[in-house]
Amino acid sequence: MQMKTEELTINCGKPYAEESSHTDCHKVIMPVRDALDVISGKWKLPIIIAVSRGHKRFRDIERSIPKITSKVLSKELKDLETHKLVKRTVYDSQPVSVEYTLTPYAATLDSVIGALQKWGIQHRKKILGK
Amino acid sequence: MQMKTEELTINCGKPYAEESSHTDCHKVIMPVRDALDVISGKWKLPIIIAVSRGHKRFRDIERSIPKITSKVLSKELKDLETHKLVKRTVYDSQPVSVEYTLTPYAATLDSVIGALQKWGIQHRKKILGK
DNA sequence: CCGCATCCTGTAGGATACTG
DNA sequence: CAGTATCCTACAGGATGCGG
Repeated sequence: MQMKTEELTINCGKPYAEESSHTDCHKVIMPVRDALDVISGKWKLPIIIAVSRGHKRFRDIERSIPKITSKVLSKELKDLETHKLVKRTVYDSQPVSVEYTLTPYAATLDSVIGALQKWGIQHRKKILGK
Repeated sequence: MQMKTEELTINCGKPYAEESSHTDCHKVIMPVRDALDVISGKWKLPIIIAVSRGHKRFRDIERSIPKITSKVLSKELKDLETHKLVKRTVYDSQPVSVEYTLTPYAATLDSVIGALQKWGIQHRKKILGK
């Protein structure tokens, strides 16, 4: 995310003329959008999974994800790094090599991904008819 | 989602030469992308929340969500309807009125939204520094 | 009131080529 | 090997106006 300050809210007035603050809508929408910004997009999950499975080198990750381009991989890895999900380590060997690994913090995503996965599985059944 | 059949996988070979199937990557990525397709996008959550709070009529929903346009609202409501999250009821009054309500099924999203919200809250603290 | 038809823009992501 | 630099396309979403 770029920590958007953009206005995006709804008028939360309940139909029964109860007073209810605008802010509790934000309290749902804003964090959810923050989270979605981090993990949505075409390549975030594939990259996270690839790295979690032990692909550390740039070329290694690139080859393990069909059809990704180096430009996109580069950009996404930077994004994941700024969100502290991926750690980039440069080794001063000849030639210089770089390793990407998941941070321990990345594990906190497990429950989120798990929830999405679980819902996605049952939803596909629901929509396509079981 | 449009139940994409598009190929998007990764080479799941582990670094230790263990045999591991391609398919278990799909088993994570595909459902997660299905779920994300349903709830991501700029307006899905605001609409779901607006409807859940009792805004039933088209104009009512539209007015409750600042800056949304009728075209976008119309399209998003259709999407939510095809995913069985929203029910559209037409009343043969004069003039014809239409009501949108959440389906009971929509409640199954609560755990997903809850997980995203929870993670989003702590992540914002983590990134911006608490 | 409840939308749809047009037209337009901004941005994620793709193709291709090139550097240290 | 580990990326950048350009250029380009596709599609989500916005602006405006009209129709039943």
